[in-house]
Amino acid sequence: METILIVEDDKTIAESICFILEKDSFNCKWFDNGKDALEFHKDNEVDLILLDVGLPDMSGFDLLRKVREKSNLPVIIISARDDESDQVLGLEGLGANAYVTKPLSPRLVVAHVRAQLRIVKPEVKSGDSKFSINHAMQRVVFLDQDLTLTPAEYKILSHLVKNPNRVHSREYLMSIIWDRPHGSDIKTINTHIKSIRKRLHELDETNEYIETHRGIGYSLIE
Amino acid sequence: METILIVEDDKTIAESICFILEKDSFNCKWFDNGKDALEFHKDNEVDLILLDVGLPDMSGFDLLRKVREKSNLPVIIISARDDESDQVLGLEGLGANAYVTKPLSPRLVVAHVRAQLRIVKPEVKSGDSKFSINHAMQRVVFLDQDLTLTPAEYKILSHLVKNPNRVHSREYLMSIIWDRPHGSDIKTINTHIKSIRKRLHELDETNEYIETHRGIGYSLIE
DNA sequence: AGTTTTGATGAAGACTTTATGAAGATTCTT
DNA sequence: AAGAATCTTCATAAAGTCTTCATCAAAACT
Repeated sequence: METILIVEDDKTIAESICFILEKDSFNCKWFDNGKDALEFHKDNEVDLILLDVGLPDMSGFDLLRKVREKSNLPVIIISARDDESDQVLGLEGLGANAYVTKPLSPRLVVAHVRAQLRIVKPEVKSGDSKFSINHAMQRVVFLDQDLTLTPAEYKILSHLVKNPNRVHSREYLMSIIWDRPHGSDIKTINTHIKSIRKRLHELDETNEYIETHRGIGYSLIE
Repeated sequence: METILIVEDDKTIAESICFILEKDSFNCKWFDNGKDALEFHKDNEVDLILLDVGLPDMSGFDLLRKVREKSNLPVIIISARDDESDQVLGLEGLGANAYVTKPLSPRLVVAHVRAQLRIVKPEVKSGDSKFSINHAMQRVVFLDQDLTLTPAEYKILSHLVKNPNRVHSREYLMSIIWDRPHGSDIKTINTHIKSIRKRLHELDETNEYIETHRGIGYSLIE
């Protein structure tokens, strides 16, 4: 599931965007200032940022600048003013990918988000993967066999299968397990990975499908 | 030079966009209908399409559909109407990448064009670099092979790859490795460079990619 | 040439992160 | 409420990484 970071000081707007994005099966995270959002972005996997440039303390622009220093993560600007120079500054100077003006149309926002994610993450057709997901049955299929997984294991593994060949931080994998914030030890994920690996090994001893990325997290190799 | 295809029935608008894009050193081609534009697109290399959805014969939508059948060429929609359903249809249904509404601000159009080209053609710098970065896997790719790097090595090398042909001081490279101040010996960096060089040598013995700048630091030669 | 400075190298050990197995806590089921 | 399954924590082992150090080689300076 894609994680969208929303940086918006108006709670009502943020909530309405969250609501519609989550209905569209995106994972949302809301911050009312750039600093906290940046903090979150540093430690978590984020797929797209929706950024209101009209934050009281200008921290939105700082956020965009910082993000652009190391990645080309798609950033959609939310702008209250129709002033052209603002738009051009955001887009051109700082490398935003698109922008929408207030009043926002939720559907249009979702459309923009989809459009951007389609560009950056072109569909990876997993033709020959040894994994597939039986979503209706809440099962992961490995080598044509259903895996017996606990709920947490299913959540983790199905996410890895949906997003293979890419590192997922422990923090992010934790956030997948819980709906709400939960003060658990981050190392819990190690134990879940351990049991997933054990189950995979029962069906295929030869390979190591889940790779450890020291200091970061794990990835599934196709 | 990038070639931009403009599909717009209003000659004045088309010319003003052309004018400003060409001033920005883009190569422009204007057609007043989708059919001719498609014809041109088939036989020529086009980098981006600026498309007015308000063409009299609806051929713009056809064009977008045809283009999307085989490529994810960035397409920016120009829309006269502020009608949301149109926008969403264009963006969502047919996979447009962005859209702008009339009356057009030429500078905004250019900004959008630049933003799109930056996304779809990310850092194809000179195309012949032997290095690239697989950010999703936190890996540096060298000669089409993934390098196995430790966290510190990844941080250093990826930074060098992102900023090649330029000297980086040891102090700076150190600051990249640590989040917090750390009272380590500056010579630690020598050892990290040593192991990076070793890994590069395993794949290519002939060349020296990392150059030492006595008294200062290191640089990566492309 | 000889001296001094700076970098390269290999290896040792300190340190950090992850794996593992088992026990305790929690949740779910019956 | 008891029992089973699951999740989390903990202690320890194992693996991997970073830093330091001693020594050698190269470059710069006198």
